[in-house]
Amino acid sequence: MSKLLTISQLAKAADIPTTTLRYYERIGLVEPEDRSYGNYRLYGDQSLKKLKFIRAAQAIGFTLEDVRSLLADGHGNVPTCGSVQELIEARLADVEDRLKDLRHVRKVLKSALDDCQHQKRTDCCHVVKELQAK
Amino acid sequence: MSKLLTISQLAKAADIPTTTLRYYERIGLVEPEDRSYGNYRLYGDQSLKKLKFIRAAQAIGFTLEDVRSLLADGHGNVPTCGSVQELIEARLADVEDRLKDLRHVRKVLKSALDDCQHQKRTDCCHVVKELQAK
DNA sequence: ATCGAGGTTGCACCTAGGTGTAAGGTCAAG
DNA sequence: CTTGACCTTACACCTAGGTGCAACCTCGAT
Repeated sequence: MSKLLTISQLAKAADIPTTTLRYYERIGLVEPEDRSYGNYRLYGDQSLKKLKFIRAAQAIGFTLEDVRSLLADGHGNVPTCGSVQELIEARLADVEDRLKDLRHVRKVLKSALDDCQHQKRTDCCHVVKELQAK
Repeated sequence: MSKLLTISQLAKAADIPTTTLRYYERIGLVEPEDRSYGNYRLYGDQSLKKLKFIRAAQAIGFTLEDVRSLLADGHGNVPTCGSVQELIEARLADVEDRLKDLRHVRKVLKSALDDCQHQKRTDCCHVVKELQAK
């Protein structure tokens, strides 16, 4: 059995501010294992794992609400593959949409930049006038 | 000279809620031309153009703050091409970064989905266990 | 004259994911 | 036993781009 961590030890290990850890507790996402006699939060090892999981999931675009669905419910029940699959598919669809939008935006910006580069830097900007004419 | 529009006429023409128009006034982005004797906002034609410009700029990823820089300052001074070019380049760099991130995210999600599809829908999800092990 | 639609103001509230602050309690070292 | 680092709580505040509400005013039609 591994020893329990105080909030700052956990914060350091997970590279997440203590304020954020308290926030995660507030929203019911990561609860301390126990409290010390002085009422300090004491976290177990699985809290660290959970935090790393959270950061990994956030990095690929899941919200904290998604993370909540992805995590075991505290009774050892891990979500089924079916439910997770739906979540992944939804997120993947979001990503595809966003990619499509961004490619369009890139095209528009590039052509605006191209226009812009045919003028003197001190000119009244033609690109702006174009946009305003729409 | 064209006639002035009330807030709801402008809202309808630009397809933007009146509440949003008042918000734009509050942040100093779109001011009414004048007020009626009953203190109603009266907007000119260029307000409509401005709103269309705002929507177009938002659609390609500019913030309202960016829009503020892109708009003439009210004394007829349109920003120079140099300053606009900088803004476009910055936004383009953001877009490229975001595209790179999203392509990575898509890769990770696709491989997770692939893993997931090799399990029964009712299984305890392997993908989640993998993420938790990180 | 009155009615309803639409206008005015100020102020609070919303999401998401936190950050900042004040007032106080705890712990270990010297 | 005091000092200073660390912890506790509750509550307010932040961004960005708005939305909602209450209380009151104005306008045009009947």
